[in-house]
Amino acid sequence: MSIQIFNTLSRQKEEFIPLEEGKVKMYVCGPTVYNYIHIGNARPVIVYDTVRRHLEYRGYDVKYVSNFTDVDDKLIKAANELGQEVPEIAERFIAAYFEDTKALGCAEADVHPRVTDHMVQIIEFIEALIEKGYAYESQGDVYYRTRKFAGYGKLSHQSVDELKVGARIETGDKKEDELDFVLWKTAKPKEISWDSPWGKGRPGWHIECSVMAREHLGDTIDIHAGGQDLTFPHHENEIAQSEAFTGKPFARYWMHNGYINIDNEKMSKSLNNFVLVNDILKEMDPQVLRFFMLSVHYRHPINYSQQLVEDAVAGLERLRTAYGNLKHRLGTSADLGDHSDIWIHKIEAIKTAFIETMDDDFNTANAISSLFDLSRLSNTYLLEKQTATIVLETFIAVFDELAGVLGVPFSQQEELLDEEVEALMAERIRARKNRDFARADEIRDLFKEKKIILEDTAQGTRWKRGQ
RNA sequence: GGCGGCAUAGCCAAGUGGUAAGGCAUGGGUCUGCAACACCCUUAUCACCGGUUCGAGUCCGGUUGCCGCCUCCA
Repeated sequence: MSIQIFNTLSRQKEEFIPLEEGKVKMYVCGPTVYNYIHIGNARPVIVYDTVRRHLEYRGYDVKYVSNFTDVDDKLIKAANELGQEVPEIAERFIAAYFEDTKALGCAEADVHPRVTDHMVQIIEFIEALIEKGYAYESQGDVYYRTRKFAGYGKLSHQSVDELKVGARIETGDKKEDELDFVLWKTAKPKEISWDSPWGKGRPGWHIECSVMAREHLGDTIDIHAGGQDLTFPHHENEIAQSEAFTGKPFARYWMHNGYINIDNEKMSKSLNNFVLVNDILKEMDPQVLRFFMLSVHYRHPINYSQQLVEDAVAGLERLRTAYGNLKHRLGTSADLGDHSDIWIHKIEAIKTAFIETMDDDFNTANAISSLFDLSRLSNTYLLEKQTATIVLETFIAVFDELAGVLGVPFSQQEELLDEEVEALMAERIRARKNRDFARADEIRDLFKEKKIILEDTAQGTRWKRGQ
């Protein structure tokens, strides 16, 4: 069975066939680095990191590129407000981006291109568009001649004529047509700028992605992804630029993720309800946030609230406990031949279901339920009086494998308790043996204060970190 | 005005023709010295109306409600 991807271009699921067998060229629109990322920014990073993990898990060699917009109006505004230089701010928030996304389990892209490193290519690209008649200079600005590109609107499925009617498009006397969008903006006095054939200025927002995608992945890429709001105009404009330039299809599969709402409202500055990743990670396990995001299909909206996060905590805890209990049992398991095949067969069936649902347009919500199926199965297996090492190891291996695809690993660093705590633990075991339950409970409460949960099982006492 | 999405149990959420996954929460039971973990059981006919079909949450038409894009935006 092949991988299916919902392609915004066709608005349906399509079989994924990469341009080059076994290889995937993937471009994900990255952030404008003028602030810390909020959880809405984090969603695409997590979603497409998971897409990448799954593609790699399925044997593809993925080249993953995600840009930083390190110069634009918002950055200039931020620079003015803070009294700092644009590069200084960009640098700071790029560092913060890496810190936040790493905590969320997102691998770095193979390339993180920055706009300011591609000025030469951007200018060349624009010059070529002018030469081909797709762009024109006007008082230091350069605009794209939108109506000239026949395929305009094919991604967002809008006709240029309809766009013209209701759109709140600024009409400036610099433009030939109100649908035209800017490729190069002339700089205001003292603003950060680069020399160009049209004078000092900086690139428009859309051109950068066309240029950097081509620079690092070639004329045609396999998957281009981003938030739903980028479909129009950003991605539509990228297509217009790139396809006018190369004469080839720009991207074969377009993926767009849904929004995040806060308490059922859109995040917005006016409502002042932005949730910054950097802030919530001070109080929240980053894996919980990732798990929470993946518990909903990527194309659907997610509502974010304290209550829902707490539910996610409970769910993730269930999986972690199952995993931890397997590890604990490993210490007392034996080489039993009996019935092991049956259990292993069941584990494999769950793994297969996981893969199939991920193949089907990256249905992480279903994939997570496979993980719950696996934990129920393992919990049931642990009810056995004697467990086989091979079965436990299979459980653990599959847990690791599947959780790895989702980027929510359960394996913690092997942690040791310090001597004092170990001594108390030993004392409690003796106390229980002597049926001195008062002392045993006292010690258990002591541990609880240290946020260590003790659980007595037929195979001895196990412990885990808890609330 | 144009384009699009959503409406499934108390909450969250899968499910694109064949008698409603999963999680959280609730209640009951088992296990336990007690507890915790866990296990078992328990809770829906899928916004509404009409149609197609042997059969629809799942397709078609309509109604209602909510949301997004068309302007910087993940």
